[in-house]
Amino acid sequence: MPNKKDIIKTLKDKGYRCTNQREAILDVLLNNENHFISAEDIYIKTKKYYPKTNFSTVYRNLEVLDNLGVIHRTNTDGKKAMYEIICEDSHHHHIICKSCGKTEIVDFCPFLNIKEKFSNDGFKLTDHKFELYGYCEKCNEDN
Amino acid sequence: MPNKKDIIKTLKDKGYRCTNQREAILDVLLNNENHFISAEDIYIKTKKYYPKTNFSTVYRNLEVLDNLGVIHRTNTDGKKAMYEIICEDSHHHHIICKSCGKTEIVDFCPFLNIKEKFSNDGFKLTDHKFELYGYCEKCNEDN
DNA sequence: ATGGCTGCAAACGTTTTGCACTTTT
DNA sequence: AAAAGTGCAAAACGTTTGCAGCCAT
Repeated sequence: MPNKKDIIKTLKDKGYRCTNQREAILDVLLNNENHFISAEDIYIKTKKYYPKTNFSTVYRNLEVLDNLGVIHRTNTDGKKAMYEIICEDSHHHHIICKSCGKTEIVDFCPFLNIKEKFSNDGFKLTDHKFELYGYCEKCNEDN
Repeated sequence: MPNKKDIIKTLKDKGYRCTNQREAILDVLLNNENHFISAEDIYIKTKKYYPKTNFSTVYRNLEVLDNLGVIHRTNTDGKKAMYEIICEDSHHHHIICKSCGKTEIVDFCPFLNIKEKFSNDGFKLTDHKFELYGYCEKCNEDN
């Protein structure tokens, strides 16, 4: 569980301010821990905390948070990006249902196995993406 | 190396036709084996084989090929999708340079380690994505 | 009071679509 | 001849941007 105060401190240390909109967006992300959420859903939920938040503001803040390493951005389906707050003490991956979009956590991380292997390959590794796709029990039954 | 004739047979078996455009797109993908290529680059290259090919046709065909499991589609950067022809006899993943986009093949596949583990978790696994990101030797030097 | 942040609306790049026509089977 | 596939242009979609005004520091 990432600490909200720590994140806000990180922001301030970097010269960023703590606006109502930014805090609301952060709250949405924190409440959605361990699950991907789209920019649009973040926008909708953020408006419940701070109704006059604008969609552009959401995108601008997601970029800031991504650059600071507070959130993780990915493209699971190829269309819209998905976001998730980063929990240093529980690095994980996802299994995603191709039918309903339901996700579950996968604790296994292949990066640990391969990290050293590539350290001397010219490439300097920084990130990795590991996602499993399939059909969840429910969607599997429906077909 | 996927066999062009086999792919065309698969297409025909499913009721798809073999048009000049479709064959040209397939040729581009086959010539680009083991590398991701964007829809736009496929379009540009396809026009060299069959000049009157339209961009919509490229997209429509990429969707057909993706649905048939002939190609693999991914979003490395979150903007445009990237495509690659699937080689059953050389399944692999990629390491991608975040600066210049250069890619290299990674033989290691984490899916093999995890496959059984999830077969009885309700989820029926079908696909997986494993991508490594970092900076290649050249881009690393430049910074 | 300064500089970061926001709302708005317009623009952007990628991808998809409707429709009339063409091509493969 | 029938059905799939295409070209074209327009629309859709997610996302980004310029700018004037606002707000946290």
